[in-house]
Order: sequence, then structure tokens, then C-alpha cells
Amino acid sequence: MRKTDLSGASCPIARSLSDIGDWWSLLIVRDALSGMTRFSEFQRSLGCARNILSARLAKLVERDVLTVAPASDGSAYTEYRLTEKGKTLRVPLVALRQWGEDHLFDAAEERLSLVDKRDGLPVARLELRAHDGRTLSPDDVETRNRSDART
Amino acid sequence: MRKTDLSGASCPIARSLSDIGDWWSLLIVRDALSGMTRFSEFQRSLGCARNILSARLAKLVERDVLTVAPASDGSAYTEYRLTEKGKTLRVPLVALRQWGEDHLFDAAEERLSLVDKRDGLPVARLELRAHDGRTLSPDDVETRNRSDART
DNA sequence: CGCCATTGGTTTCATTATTAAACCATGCGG
DNA sequence: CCGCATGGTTTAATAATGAAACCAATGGCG
Repeated sequence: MRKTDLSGASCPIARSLSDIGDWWSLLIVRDALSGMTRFSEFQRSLGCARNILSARLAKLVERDVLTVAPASDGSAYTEYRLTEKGKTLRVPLVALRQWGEDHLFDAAEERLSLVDKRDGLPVARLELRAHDGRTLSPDDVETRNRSDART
Repeated sequence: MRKTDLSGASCPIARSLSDIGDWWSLLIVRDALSGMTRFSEFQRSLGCARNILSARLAKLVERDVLTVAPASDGSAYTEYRLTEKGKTLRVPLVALRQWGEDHLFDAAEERLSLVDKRDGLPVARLELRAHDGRTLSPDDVETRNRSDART
């Protein structure tokens, strides 16, 4: 099954999905971003089967999203920590979170929300901007083939 | 299988994933955002089995991400168009795209990139900001339980 | 030290999803 | 009316997922 391998696609979205584009992987990263490090923490939080948690963690380590640290609190157990690459998944996750809050919750419904520690207020909506800071509407952009020279 | 249903989770990320969190759905939305509307267009672009494309389209319609329009160009065929809800998936997709460009491509490698139509330059990086516009670093935020009153 | 519970997995097997391929119904051009 | 394209659905093989059993190595406690 899943013979389709997107890791060589020319679309960055497709490649991203081949790394972290399944159900559990993104939730693992979400939990890791909130400070979880241990197998059992993830397992309790996600409630998924342990073998698949195990497989997902291994894949995320292989893809350099997580690393296994030998220990940290003295115990001989291993910890899973986000790499720099993994930490930058925060933005996509926030985008997904905001979308979900906007469209999938009743106004009065309880939700987990991302807030500024300083004042406890929710973070601002993510916005699409031009390189010079102008806000861009959906019609102002298009996808194009570029060979680099990112500014 | 897949007995786990996240649609009632208190985490907006989990709920989002239950709507659009599988391989093909997000790619369908990506293509829809670039103007595709017809079954065969999606099928050609994605190269996935037609029955699963059919199932995904139906699910996206059911979840109000797409609608089926009776026609538009005269032919009696149906079109799949993004709803407002669907269109706002652009931001999460851009976030994913930028992450992929940053971490999954060699510098010189060809890629599909999102550019400002006006000048052809890539759009700015999405950034996390406080409600008053301050840029926030990862350590400045936390997730918290809120019952609404979004500002 | 000795014993049991917990952590961190791996293995096994049943169940479910994905896929390719065949099939079918309508529309549409000539 | 013939033939091909569109827009699917059905069927059967294959692959991924999930629950539960199993296992090895700590860690805590007396």
C-alpha cells in the first residue's frame, strides 16, 4: 500500500507531508513543543497503540525532527527532544490550531489555545505578507517554479 | 482500525487533523487553491487511486471544505470549489510549504514556491506575533485552556 | 539483596484502509 | 449512432493500524 512516496516531489508541501504528514506525527510534535519528552508521556497523551508510537518516534528521529538524548534527570531512560528542525514546526502547528479554532469550535466551547505568557492573551492571527511587509490577500499570490536565491 | 476519532478533542490541532489531516486531503486543497476544480484534474495532479480521491472529495464536501457546484463552463459536469472555510486553509498550507522549503530542499534544488504576483518575490516568512504585533519567540508562548472571548 | 511495579519497548494477529484494475453510466463530438 | 472522455463505483490484493500479549531493564521499597 502506500507505495506513493512524496519525498522527492517538487512541491514543498508534499515533501513536508512525507515527513510529518500523518495523524500521529504532528500530535507528537505538538506534545513535544509543550515539553513532553518521554515515551510514556506521549503514550498517555495520545492514547495510541504503543507499537505505532514507537514507529512514529523512530521515523521522526530518522527524519531529524526529534533526537534521542541518553538521559537528563539522572534516570537511565531515553528522552525524545525536538531538534531545531522540529522546533520550527511550531508555525505550521499554530496555523492549524488557528484554523481549527475558527472553524471547528462553537463560540462558547472550551479549547486549548496558544497565549502570550506575558499577558495571557491569545497570539495574533498568522498573516500572509509580502517580503516588504504588506498584507497579501489570496489573490495576490501564485505558486511558481523557483530554483532558489531566497531572500 | 482508526477507531480513534479526534473530532471531539479539546485541542484544535487534533480537530483540524480529523478534518483535513490525511495525506491526500491537504494536497487536494493545495490544488484547489491553485485553481483546480475537476475530478480529473485532481486525479492527474495527485496520481492517486480514483476511488480514494472520490472518498476524499466526498469527505471534504461533507466537512464543508469544498462544495459541489452543478457546473460553470456549460458542461453538465460537477465542479469542486473551495468554501470560505476551505480557502482559509491557505495559511496552514503556506506554513507547511515554508517549513518544507527550509528543511527538505537543497539550496539549489528546483521547487514550487509561493510568490507575490506583483513583483514575483517570495512571500515573507510567517511569524508568530503577540496581539499587539510584537514578534514572539517560542519561549514566549504556552497553551492554555480558554473558553473563548477571542480578541 | 530480593521482589514487584513501572518504563520502554517488540511481536503477533485481527481489523481496517489503500491501491490497482476492471467495470459502468452518462455526456458529447462527429 | 458510434466511440471516446468524464466521473465515478465495485472488487480483490496488499499494506498499515490497533489491541493485547510478551519481554527486558530500571526503580522503589522493605
